[in-house]
Amino acid sequence: MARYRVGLETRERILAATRRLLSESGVEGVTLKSIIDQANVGAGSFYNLFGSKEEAIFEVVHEAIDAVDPDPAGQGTDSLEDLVDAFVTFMTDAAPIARIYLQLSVGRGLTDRAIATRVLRSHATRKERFADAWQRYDPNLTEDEAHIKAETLLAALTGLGLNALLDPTFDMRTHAMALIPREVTTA
Amino acid sequence: MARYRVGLETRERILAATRRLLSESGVEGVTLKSIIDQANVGAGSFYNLFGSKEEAIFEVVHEAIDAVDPDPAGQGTDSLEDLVDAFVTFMTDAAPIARIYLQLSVGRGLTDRAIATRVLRSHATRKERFADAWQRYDPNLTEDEAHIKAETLLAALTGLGLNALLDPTFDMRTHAMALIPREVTTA
DNA sequence: CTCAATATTGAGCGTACACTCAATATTGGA
DNA sequence: TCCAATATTGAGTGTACGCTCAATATTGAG
Repeated sequence: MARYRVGLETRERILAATRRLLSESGVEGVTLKSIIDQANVGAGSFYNLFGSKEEAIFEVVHEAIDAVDPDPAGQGTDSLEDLVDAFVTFMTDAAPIARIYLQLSVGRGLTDRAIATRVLRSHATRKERFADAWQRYDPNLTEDEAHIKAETLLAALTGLGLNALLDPTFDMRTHAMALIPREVTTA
Repeated sequence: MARYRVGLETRERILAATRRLLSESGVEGVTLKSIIDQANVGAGSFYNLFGSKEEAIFEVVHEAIDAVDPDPAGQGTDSLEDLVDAFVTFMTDAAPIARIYLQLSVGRGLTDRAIATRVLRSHATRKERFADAWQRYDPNLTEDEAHIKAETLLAALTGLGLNALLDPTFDMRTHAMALIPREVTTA
């Protein structure tokens, strides 16, 4: 829709405003008025660039779901520690996006199948990554064992992340690192 | 407010309707109309019994937060397995309430300090219970170690519970039980 | 510089929402 | 049985919402 430079800039201002509001007020708390006020834009301008309020929210929301993936560039070489570290960093440093991700996957995912499916898909990818890392960590593990361990580790990380977002004084990194076994059972 | 039998019954019908709608549509998806339609009650009747829509929702919501506490009767005698088992049962058997609890603690807790505080308080109580059980399980643990282990276990359970609600085919019990160490290090 | 394409504005529209109230019916203690 | 207290109804109110549109301004390729 946007072809001129000013249009693209306005689009970015709107998305930035939406991002900020989503993390502060939650998906249902964001109104069109709050977005266009925050972005300093008229209602008509908004609808020149987006088809609906939902469209802008979905754009930010999908960006949040994708952002959880720790180090998308790394391909099968990350250690367990790297992956856990990336997850913790995402939760603590990218708190606004992490908030959106959790609100979404839980708040909406539980009542909206489309969102649930999308969340589960990105979750499955992440699980594979963790399972691979776990097998590299301990080659004795069967594939099944590695998957169960990966699933459990990810669940724990999600739970700890939730804690961290609810309670800013919570030391997520220490707890998260305690999840990784200290000695490797070498064959 | 309600003094006569019919009034008390209507109150119960309204709360039942609210409970069901909350688990299906989420906190923000519940409208006054949906409640009074589901409860078969006029709007005026609703306001004769509740001060506001929020009041009815809060009543159900607090009931949900309290319900997570596994076996509130047991006092310092439950084993780790008992506690984990109770948590899993809550998540799988009481799915509607569990849905409300998670939606709330995450969806709302992240943007509403009052809810966050309440959730964290009930979480702290639960953590104590798990830490005690862990020290009974392995007397070698220091109090600090037990607390960290309790926190991590609870986080993992929460994460697994989320999985279970998002994906009905997920076998939560197996994953949850795998979190409990199989051998006790006796002194 | 010209001008068609794009961008911006804000008053206003329809709708759905939470909530009120005056009229009427029901309850249950005395 | 009587009747004050309580319960029920639903049309109606004000408000906030997402969104439209006609008028006007700005952009940038040729």
